[in-house]
Amino acid sequence: MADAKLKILEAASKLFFEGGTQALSVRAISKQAGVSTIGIYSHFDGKQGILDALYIRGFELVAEAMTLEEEYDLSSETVAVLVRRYLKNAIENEAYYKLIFGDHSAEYQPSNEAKDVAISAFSILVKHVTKLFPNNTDQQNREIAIEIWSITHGFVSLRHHVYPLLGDVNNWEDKAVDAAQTFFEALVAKRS
Amino acid sequence: MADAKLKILEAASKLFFEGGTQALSVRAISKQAGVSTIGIYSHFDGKQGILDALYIRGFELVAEAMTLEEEYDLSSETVAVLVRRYLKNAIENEAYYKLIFGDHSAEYQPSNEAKDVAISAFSILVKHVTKLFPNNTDQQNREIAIEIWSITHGFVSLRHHVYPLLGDVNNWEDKAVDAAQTFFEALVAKRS
DNA sequence: TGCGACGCTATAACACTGTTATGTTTTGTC
DNA sequence: GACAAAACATAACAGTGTTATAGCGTCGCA
Repeated sequence: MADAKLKILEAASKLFFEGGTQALSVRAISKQAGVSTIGIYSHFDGKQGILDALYIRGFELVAEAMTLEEEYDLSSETVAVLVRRYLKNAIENEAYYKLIFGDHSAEYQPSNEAKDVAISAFSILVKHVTKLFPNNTDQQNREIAIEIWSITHGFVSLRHHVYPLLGDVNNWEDKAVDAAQTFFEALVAKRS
Repeated sequence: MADAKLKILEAASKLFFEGGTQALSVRAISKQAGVSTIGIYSHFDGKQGILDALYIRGFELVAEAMTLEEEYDLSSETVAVLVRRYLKNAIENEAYYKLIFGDHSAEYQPSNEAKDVAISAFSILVKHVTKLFPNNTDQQNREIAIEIWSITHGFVSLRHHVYPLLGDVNNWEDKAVDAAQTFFEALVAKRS
């Protein structure tokens, strides 16, 4: 990678991690990188390209969180592990998470490359579900994966957007894990 | 309400409904309203106030969707009715929904008045749960309400941010309702 | 080796944004 | 009617992402 391109990406990542999208003006990025703004256009297709690189990284982080290295059977306990890792990523990498699930349509649309990375991350989740339901169609297991994702992401999103309004809710992580496990067990029972 | 204030609010609502937050520049609003931009500052505390009024309206719409006029027992069927109404509101009033759950922290923070409206909307949901679990503490029922909200909102949020990446998923509404009912029934069983 | 094309770069300019400043007009109260 | 406050039109400001312009360096080809 060209030196300037790397500098720009590192500068953008640093600013983004610390201050979210609002910290990402092209002037701030170029200043932090020690280059002029034009590099953002020649190397990254403008701010759109910067956001795309970060969006891709956000989904890569999700994929990493969802990847289990050890052999496993999908059980309620495994679901707990996966959900905890998902939640941990969502909190530690909040800016990335908010980029994926925020409303940036005015300034950013994911590229095809970004869409591929998102699909790849999702397929990790589907693979987990398929281990438990090997006789399901791919579509059926995708739907189950979406359901688990929905409840987990719902907890994260409410934490971002609703908890600040309602006041402190204790043991958020344990509650989210418990809810996801309850739901998972109900899904399993329903298909047995 | 002053004539200009009403004109501005109507103009903003129209632009917002049609084009989301990106359609809401102060110049576009004032042009649509037939006044100059200064009215947005004198009547609404700037764009912040416009967004606040719309955010409040967004939660009012949620509250309306969650309000049941008839006497009811909270059952799985009632959950289905509530979830369908929630989903319908989320789709028909997408801009409002995205304002509540989008990442606008750079340009908008909810006022205390807005927070009160949000809390009031949430309490409607808590009241439904309390009908089923009258012996729970308020905190316990709030947590159950959060859980139902999480899975429902999760489906909406994934529809907004993930479905465009994954391709068409059929019968989204029925799947969301089914998932919410499954989860609700599991919650009920767990507390019986 | 020289020339032209290409890519990268610094800088300025552009059109837009929300907000503030300035001066004028309107409204309300005494 | 006088005065103060509020509302208002307009211009200016500081910031945004992007494009335009000019210049430099490198590479490939004749």
